[in-house]
Amino acid sequence: MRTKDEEKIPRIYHAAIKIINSDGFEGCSMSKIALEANVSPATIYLYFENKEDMIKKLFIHVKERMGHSYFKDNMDISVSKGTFRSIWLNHYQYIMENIDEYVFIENFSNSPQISHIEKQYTIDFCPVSESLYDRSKKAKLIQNLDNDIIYSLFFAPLSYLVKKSKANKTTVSTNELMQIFEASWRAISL
Amino acid sequence: MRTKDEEKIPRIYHAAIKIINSDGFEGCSMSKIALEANVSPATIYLYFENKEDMIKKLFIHVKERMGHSYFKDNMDISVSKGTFRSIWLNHYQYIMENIDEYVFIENFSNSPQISHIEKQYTIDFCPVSESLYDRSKKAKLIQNLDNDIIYSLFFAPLSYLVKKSKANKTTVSTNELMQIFEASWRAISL
Amino acid sequence: MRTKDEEKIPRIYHAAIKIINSDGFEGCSMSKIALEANVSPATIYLYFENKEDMIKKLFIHVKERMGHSYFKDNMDISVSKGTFRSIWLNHYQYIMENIDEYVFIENFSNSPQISHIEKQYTIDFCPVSESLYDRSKKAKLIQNLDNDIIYSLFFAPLSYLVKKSKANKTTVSTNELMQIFEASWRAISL
Amino acid sequence: MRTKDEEKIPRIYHAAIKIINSDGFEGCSMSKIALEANVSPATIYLYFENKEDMIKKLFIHVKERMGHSYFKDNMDISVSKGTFRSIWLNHYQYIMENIDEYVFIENFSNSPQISHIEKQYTIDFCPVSESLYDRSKKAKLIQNLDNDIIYSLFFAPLSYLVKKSKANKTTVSTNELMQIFEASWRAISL
DNA sequence: TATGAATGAGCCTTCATTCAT
DNA sequence: AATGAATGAAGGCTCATTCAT
Repeated sequence: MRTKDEEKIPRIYHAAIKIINSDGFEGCSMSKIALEANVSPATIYLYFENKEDMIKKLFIHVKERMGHSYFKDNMDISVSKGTFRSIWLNHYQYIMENIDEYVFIENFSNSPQISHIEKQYTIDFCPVSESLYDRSKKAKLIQNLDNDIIYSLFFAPLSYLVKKSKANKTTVSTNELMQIFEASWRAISL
Repeated sequence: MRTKDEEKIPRIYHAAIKIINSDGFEGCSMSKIALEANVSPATIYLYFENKEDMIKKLFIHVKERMGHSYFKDNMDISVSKGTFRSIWLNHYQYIMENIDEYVFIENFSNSPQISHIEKQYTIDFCPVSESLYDRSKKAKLIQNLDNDIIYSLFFAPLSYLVKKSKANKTTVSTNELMQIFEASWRAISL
Repeated sequence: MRTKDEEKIPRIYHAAIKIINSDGFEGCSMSKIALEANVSPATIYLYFENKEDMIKKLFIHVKERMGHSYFKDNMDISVSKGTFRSIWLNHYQYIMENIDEYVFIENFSNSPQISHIEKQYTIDFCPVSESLYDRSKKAKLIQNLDNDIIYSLFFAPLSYLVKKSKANKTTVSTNELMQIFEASWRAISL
Repeated sequence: MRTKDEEKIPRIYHAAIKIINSDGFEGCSMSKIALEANVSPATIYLYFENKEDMIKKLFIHVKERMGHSYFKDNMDISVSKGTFRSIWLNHYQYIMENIDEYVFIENFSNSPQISHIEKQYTIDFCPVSESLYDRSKKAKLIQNLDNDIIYSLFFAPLSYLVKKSKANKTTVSTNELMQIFEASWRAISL
């Protein structure tokens, strides 16, 4: 018998994101995805229970990828402004390179369907970050604020600006990027 | 007696928002909207070209409402931290009270359909703010940054946190709110 | 606005029976019915909730027609062999002329889907017959047997033979018909 | 060790009947049958050309089983009322014990797919019966009627009543059973 | 031989939109 | 202007069947 081709799942994921971001969530049909992924519509149902299941798993998958994006292997995560700058820039790079995934996550996070996905998959949760925030607060490097607040102050402006520049097809200069970082850092640092 | 025509458009808008936020964008069909608005599906087509046109006009309509939310009538818009605090809190109040509209706008802003809507309707444009930012920069009250950057640093964290708290059905305490404001202010102030 | 065309329902019923009897229950799809009835598939859903609902209502409709077939208007229903012969021949005529309906009813009656249709619609119930049977038993015209048994002895052979002759494309001669009637009558008469 | 091949066909037949009678003809898919029979869907196609072929062969198979049911080994088939009573009761027993098979046969006999199956497989053909009928007519034990008519008068009421009682989940008492037999016998006897 | 993977065709149903009053 | 009836196209999904091992 034919062996199951697990490589199909990434292909399906990739196709789904591509369709969602070009045609919108509305225009994203199973047949379009199948066509783009070069499989039969029926094949998708070998790997996923139904459309909702597929989207949910795609969401979780992409979420995990994003979670890893803040930190690179062997990265120094000492309690210092430099570390914060690194993760901030890593995140910037991730958004730039994966804007489709990123927009998908953001929109999907706000949709009613997401409500019953487990807590640990909500948009920004990341164990390494959490620990870094906690240690930095203890070391008086950053303000003693709730982690969610820290996260929002530090990353939300960046996220907003990248999306906007992508939408307008403009670019963020290195100079501006550093201005934004410094301002974000001012918001959370002590 | 026939109901007056112009009255129908708000009814349709209101119905659309209601359906979108209860059933999601997916579940929002013209007939559902018609039912909710108490008109015939065919009637909607007297006022709008098609569904896309209707959604687009709804978007613009809601956008304008939001644009006005930053400022209240007869409000003092002197160049001062207090003014910034007021518009920040006004915006907070608007999001809280109109979370459905707000989420609709945010999601829709990232959708491909909206891309060709004119600049003046993008999410954050607001003539009064623009002028306030410019005057504040000149007065050395805030950093000399691009207005978009100012806007993102000042409002994006707030927006993020309110959406998150709504999604998790938690609330933001007054204390936290002031912490967020102070941090956001640190980011942009000189 | 366009007025609802109730004449569409008979057309749909007729088409459904035709398809079922030519292509079998399996081959009976909503689109085929729509095509045959000269309406859009969507139109069927204006008159019926879904396929099951349509089939169920068709069943009940046809059942009622058949129930009326035993008796003709102004028919003499005195307690006599002649009356029994008349209803027996009426039923024969009905089956001959409506073999499709009849086969549909029989097959559907044996299907698991039918189980939850109300008792009064089961295959042979007919108030006029019931009363005739009771009076005839009291008058010692026929055997004192349960009405179901009377019904089966009197009609089941006829039904079987007509179906068989239709299937084999043969015909039942008048002579044979009277033989069958006399034999059926022997079974139930006293 | 591979299971022996011929063993698979009965397993498939058995599974098919089981599925048909629990889920209806509609719900009977090849994969369900395969699952129930503990084989792969593809395996069924080693033994049958396609679904229709399989159903047709199943029909013939079950038909033959039923044909044998009228007579038991070493049974006396003298020309007598007793013999008729025995085969009548054998048939009753068969229907009771194999109601699923029986209903399947009856419904399928009326289906368009079956029409071109050879004469010898139609519902009631049975060489032993045929000869019994012929001899009994010659001996003036029963009426000189066509064998099909004899068959219908003698068995159709029984069949009808058993199916009905099964559908209604009621039972036929021994007393009623004998009443039905006597009446059926009256219909055909001289 | 036997299998699980894979598929295109087709099913039921809904939707945005138009028709006819 | 306003409507409910009507519809073709498309959506999600399943199925009988074939493929490749």
